[in-house]
Amino acid sequence: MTARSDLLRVLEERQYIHQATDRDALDAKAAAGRINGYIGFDCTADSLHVGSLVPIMLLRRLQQAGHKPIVLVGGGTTKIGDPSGKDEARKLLTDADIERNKAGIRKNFLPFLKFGDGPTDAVMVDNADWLDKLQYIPFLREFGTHFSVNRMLSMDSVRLRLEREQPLSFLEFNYMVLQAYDFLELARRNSVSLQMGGSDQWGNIVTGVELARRVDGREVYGLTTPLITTASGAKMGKTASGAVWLSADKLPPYDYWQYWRNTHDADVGRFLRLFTELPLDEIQRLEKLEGQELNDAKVVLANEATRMNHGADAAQAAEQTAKRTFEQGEAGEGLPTFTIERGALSAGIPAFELVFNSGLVASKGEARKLIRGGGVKLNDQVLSDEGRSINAADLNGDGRIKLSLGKKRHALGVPTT
RNA sequence: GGAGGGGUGCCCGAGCGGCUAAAGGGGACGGACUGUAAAUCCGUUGGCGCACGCCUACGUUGGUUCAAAUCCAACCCCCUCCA
Repeated sequence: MTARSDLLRVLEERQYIHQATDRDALDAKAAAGRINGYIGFDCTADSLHVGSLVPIMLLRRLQQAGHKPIVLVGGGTTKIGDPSGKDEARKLLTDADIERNKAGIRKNFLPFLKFGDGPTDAVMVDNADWLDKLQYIPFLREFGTHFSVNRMLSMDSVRLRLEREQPLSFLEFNYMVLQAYDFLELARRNSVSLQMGGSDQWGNIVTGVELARRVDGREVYGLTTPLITTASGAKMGKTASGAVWLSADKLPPYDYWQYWRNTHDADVGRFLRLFTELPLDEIQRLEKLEGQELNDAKVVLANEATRMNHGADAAQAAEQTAKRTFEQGEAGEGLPTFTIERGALSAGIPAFELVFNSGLVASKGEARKLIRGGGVKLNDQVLSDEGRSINAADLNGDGRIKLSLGKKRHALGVPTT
């Protein structure tokens, strides 16, 4: 059935939806007027990464469709730890950690949502505001009867853990209960009628939908997104050098751009739909490109994704840097730099040590091994001798030294003045 | 509380007195091939100015021994069954 609401139409066209609790009723409600929808984010790090981008985009599209997005930061639930999709309990964070993380995460949303006091402006709430105040016995008496342990044991987040004979503490077992309660609380406080999240949140969301119905007789809805994996099966957002953070402090825009530029062929179309706002016919054109030309589509994807998060200037700069580095073999301005001591340079620095100092590798041994394996270039010439002395004569025309590790990772050595 | 099983490198997993910085696989990284893909093949995968040397490492702490991831003791943690 075709969607009547703009919201469902866009989400379905762009393949954001995995499951929904009552799709037609939700569609009707969204068509009839403004709805308030929320997604919860746990404060487990001081920035979100690309793995959270689908939920973020979901809130953005919600807002664009004329509804009100509510960002729930889990200052309270983070103290419990969500067992969904994990084999082990997360290390418990201190309150100070959580506060710091919360502050970082707030900033991640600013480029994607318009915050304010207007009817469709985004707002941010923290579940610590109500969870911290809960009293055990009153809470149990009021809500405990609405949760069936039999049911909870059958939820994937719990069942999978048990089936794999992995430990599950009572603390974690309660996560679902609290998240369900969040939904009820937000329905009461903020007139929220929709909770969204990743597919691993389905059990938690449904539990909340049921709680709201049982306790308040409210009809609220849940919607999940498919788990986005890359064509090679990996979860999104992790690379060798770590997570693909949204925060520019933790990952330079150039690296963010590169992450998108390196999208697998098979993922280009899907990612363009999910992570850019290009019109669908344009996306269809781009994803049909083949061979070398598909790289152009990847550049578009990288530009759009970077622009949305870091701004147009950053996106353009990253593209320029990449163009110089890869297409013209030059040293683009946006590459990471490291300093070389002028004095040490005139004395001569062993090659492996320079590579280590560049920050491209974690140890001198690794630098040696890479040089032996032919994986390091100095000013675009393969370095063959790990012990070769590098001195001022190796500075290029710009008075710098360009080191390359493999084809993709480069750094510029700048002598101290 | 009782009985049994288990804790090994990024992950899985073998080893069960010296030949073990620890098989094998996965992942990751580098090379070849290419399109800054994919697939495939090759190499690397604890640190140290590094080919034979030293240091650190097999849950923790002690012990036995010329020698321990491997044996012993205590402790911590996990799993299963029983109470």
